[in-house]
Amino acid sequence: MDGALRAVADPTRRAILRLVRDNERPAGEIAEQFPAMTRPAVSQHLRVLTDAGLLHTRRDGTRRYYRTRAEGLDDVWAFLDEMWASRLARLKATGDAEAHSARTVPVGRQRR
Amino acid sequence: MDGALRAVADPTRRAILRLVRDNERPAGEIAEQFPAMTRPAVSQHLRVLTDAGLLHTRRDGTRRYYRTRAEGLDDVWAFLDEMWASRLARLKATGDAEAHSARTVPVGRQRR
DNA sequence: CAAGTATGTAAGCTACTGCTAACATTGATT
DNA sequence: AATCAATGTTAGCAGTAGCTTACATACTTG
Repeated sequence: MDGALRAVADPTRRAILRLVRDNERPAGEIAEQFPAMTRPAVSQHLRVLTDAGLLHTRRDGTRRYYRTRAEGLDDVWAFLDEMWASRLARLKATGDAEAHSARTVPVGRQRR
Repeated sequence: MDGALRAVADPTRRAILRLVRDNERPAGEIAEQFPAMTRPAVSQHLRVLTDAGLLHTRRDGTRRYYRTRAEGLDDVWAFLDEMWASRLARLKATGDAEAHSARTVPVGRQRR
């Protein structure tokens, strides 16, 4: 999970994930979206994201198509759920009906 | 959000969050849980977490009690939701019934 | 008020991260 | 085969993060 969280902590990489979250794109096209930095820089970000399991790659000739791998965020979900669950538990224990911000979500769904 | 994500990207800080997620603890007691590093190091982590809005502090005499502020993770939730929603949309569009890993969660719940 | 206890802060070092510039690789095209 | 096009990789540098040691702050208690 550490890999995924560290990868996602960078704003450029989050932008990349959003960019290819539902449509795959070749590396060059992705790099074009970041005129502020060079292509190799973007390529390195792509590597970090791939290593973290957050990107799927498909090669077609000389092109490399990237697409977001949402399952790569499973551990991050788990961490958040853990935090949230305990908050819920605390609220429940206190009897505090702070329902306006309560997530109406079953706590232990199976993922993975 | 950047602050929260970067804060949470560190394993020590995640451990701290877990440690005080449902019970507040004084700084010293928190530091004791990390024999591998010095007390000031932990104190600095506490500061990062506080600045990111992930910890709540209560002062009582010479003690400083910390407790996790789950709302501080709202932006992280939002980011994950965004990623997940698009994945859901894609699955729906493809008609792919990859239900084993589908989150059975309403997509647009209100938070904040 | 003096001494003690709990904690934060500053300086300085090391290690890592993200960037650029130059080079390497691999597939396509003529 | 030679060249081109798309991409990855390496070396090196500047900036930042996390750690330790030493010091500062602030409340408490004798």
